[in-house]
Amino acid sequence: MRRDIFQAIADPTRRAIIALIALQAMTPNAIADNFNTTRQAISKHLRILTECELIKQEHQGREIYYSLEVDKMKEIDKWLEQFRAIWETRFNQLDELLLNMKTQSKK
Amino acid sequence: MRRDIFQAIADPTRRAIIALIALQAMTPNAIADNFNTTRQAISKHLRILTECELIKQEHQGREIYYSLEVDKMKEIDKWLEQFRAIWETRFNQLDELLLNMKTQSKK
DNA sequence: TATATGCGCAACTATTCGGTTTCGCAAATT
DNA sequence: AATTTGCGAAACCGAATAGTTGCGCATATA
Repeated sequence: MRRDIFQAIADPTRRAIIALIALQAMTPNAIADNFNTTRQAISKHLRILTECELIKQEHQGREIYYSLEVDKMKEIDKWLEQFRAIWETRFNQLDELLLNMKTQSKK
Repeated sequence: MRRDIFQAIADPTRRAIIALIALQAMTPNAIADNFNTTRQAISKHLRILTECELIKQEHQGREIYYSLEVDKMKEIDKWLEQFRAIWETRFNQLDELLLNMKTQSKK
């Protein structure tokens, strides 16, 4: 069973859940109120998010509050890091500029 | 058919392809050499990545060079933006500190 | 103690996904 | 002109996914 953050955030419902509980911890029922599916479906998403540690539980009586595990979100940021260097270089557009000059001189 | 960047980067092979062609444009065969699958499987991944515009083609004779569409990668970064504010706040750990003080005073 | 509520889990289903094999086409090479 | 090479598209298959319904177990409430 594949279970990593990238697969977890692939589902739009799960991204919405993440955005929801990022602001405040919420119970499954409260979360499910925001969607057109059953509580059980949301429960399944919460399980997946919990398994890859993107969110964490906090039991309070019979209620369970889910909240965002911010540190895990940083891992996505860490993956992007390697490309950030590229798009910052391209922003200078030095290589593209040189390429264009080369191409145009041939015409 | 669901086709968005998040679903595209969910697959580890596709993330590897992205990392590969980020450095230089490559043909499908050259890309496939780096994996234990068939060229056709890679071709399918390339189609998905192309469809959501994460990569672009450049025809050169009978060869097709694939390269990264850097701007599209920024969209992932843009999504993370909303959470960056949170983890920068949490870095101060002000709220957590206050919560701990409150909890411990009850004991 | 009986009932209602909040929740996760298991079983089932339709759909999607990643992979393979087979094919056809166009560009190179002979 | 015949053959090889690079490629995408289609058909097919097993596994995973997102959803449903039904269940059982705690914790509250009457």
